[in-house]
Amino acid sequence: MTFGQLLSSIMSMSAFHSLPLPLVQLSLDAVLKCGQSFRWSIFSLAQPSDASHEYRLCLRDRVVCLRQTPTHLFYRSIYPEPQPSETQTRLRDAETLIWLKDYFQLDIDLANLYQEWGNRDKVFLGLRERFLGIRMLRQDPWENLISFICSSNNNISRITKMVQNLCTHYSPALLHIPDPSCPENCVPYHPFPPPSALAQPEVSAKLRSLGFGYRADFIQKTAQMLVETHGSSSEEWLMGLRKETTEQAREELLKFMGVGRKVADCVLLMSLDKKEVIPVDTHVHQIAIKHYGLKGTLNGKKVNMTPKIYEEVNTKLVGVWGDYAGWAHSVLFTSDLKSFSSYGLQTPSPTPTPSLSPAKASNKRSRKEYESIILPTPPLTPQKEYPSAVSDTLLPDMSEQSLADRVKKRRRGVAQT
DNA sequence: GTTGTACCGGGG
DNA sequence: CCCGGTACAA
Repeated sequence: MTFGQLLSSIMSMSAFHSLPLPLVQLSLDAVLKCGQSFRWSIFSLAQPSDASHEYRLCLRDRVVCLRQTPTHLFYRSIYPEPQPSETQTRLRDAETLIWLKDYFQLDIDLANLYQEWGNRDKVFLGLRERFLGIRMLRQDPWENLISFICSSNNNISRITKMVQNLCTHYSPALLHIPDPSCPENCVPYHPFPPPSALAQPEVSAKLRSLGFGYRADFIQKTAQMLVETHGSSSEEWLMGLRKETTEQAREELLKFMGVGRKVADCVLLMSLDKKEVIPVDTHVHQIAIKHYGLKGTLNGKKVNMTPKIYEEVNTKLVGVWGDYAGWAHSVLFTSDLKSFSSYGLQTPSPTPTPSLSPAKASNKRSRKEYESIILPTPPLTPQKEYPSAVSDTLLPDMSEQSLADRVKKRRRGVAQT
């Protein structure tokens, strides 16, 4: 590369802070693309640097940019005009760090969990070295809820497009930033829209025209329901479900239109701290059948997912993995994704006895995703240490509100007793 | 409480 | 014809 390219590479990295973090603790490439969050944009870095990609997410008042090397996580924030003062910037960068540690739940030692799951489960044991660093994100409940209402009967790539459409059409751009792999064009960054923006009745028709299908009505109705019952503190109210028990929180989520057991469980696991919850979709069901001895057929016919089967799968897998079962499920789920299929959960059933083959066919010389070019002169040497306190709330911090009156909107569960 | 079916749109 | 489901009516 030319000196100019090297220089620009260095300059572009100069705004990054760093955090020591081994890949066994976090793999951005896996975690940000495995269908937990649908809003991170990814850029290939044209200039060779020791990170191959940059990920970006618009978060309220800033855009967070991430890069990763085998030993460090690099992060920086970009703020809209007017640029904050130097001291103000320092303060807000500190907020970003707190957010990062919260979002990636870095106080949880993933290596420990992998060890535990490997001890409990031979299937996991054969998989873990090829799928390092897959952890549960701690997402915003509102965004998570709407994203997973979109997920019904759907695939990751379309869900991603739909979520992006929600942002571009219902939330003004916070700022524009050049594409790192093509600095000529600027990319707009939109925060996720608030409930009030999606609650208007006309939203549903527009979403239909944007290709949301029947999910258009679910989204508008859910937003409306939320705003009608909790007004401007809707997001805080959802956040408050973190303090409820799994059963209480699930009961609340199931009231929303378009939210069934599976979607509710996704939200419980991914944004409401219910680490033991396993959302059972058809994928997970198949995994349970292939690898954990659940019955896949009845009288020669494929069994359909019913509440009963759902519970069976759930009970079985929680029994196998323990109290972080939801986290473990995410590793298995990711390994089974088509996009990771070249080295994922094989189904080599030629196993004589199910569940008794000590992962041996797993030497498929897996090329690492995060395999990267090593730059002769590292653009940036990891710097200073960082504060260790991890806040349990998000950026501007949302105060807890009680709101004893839970207006029972009624729906499921009304007709009986 | 269970079971069956329509549903919007994209992809194989 | 399949799909990372849910609402609604038997």
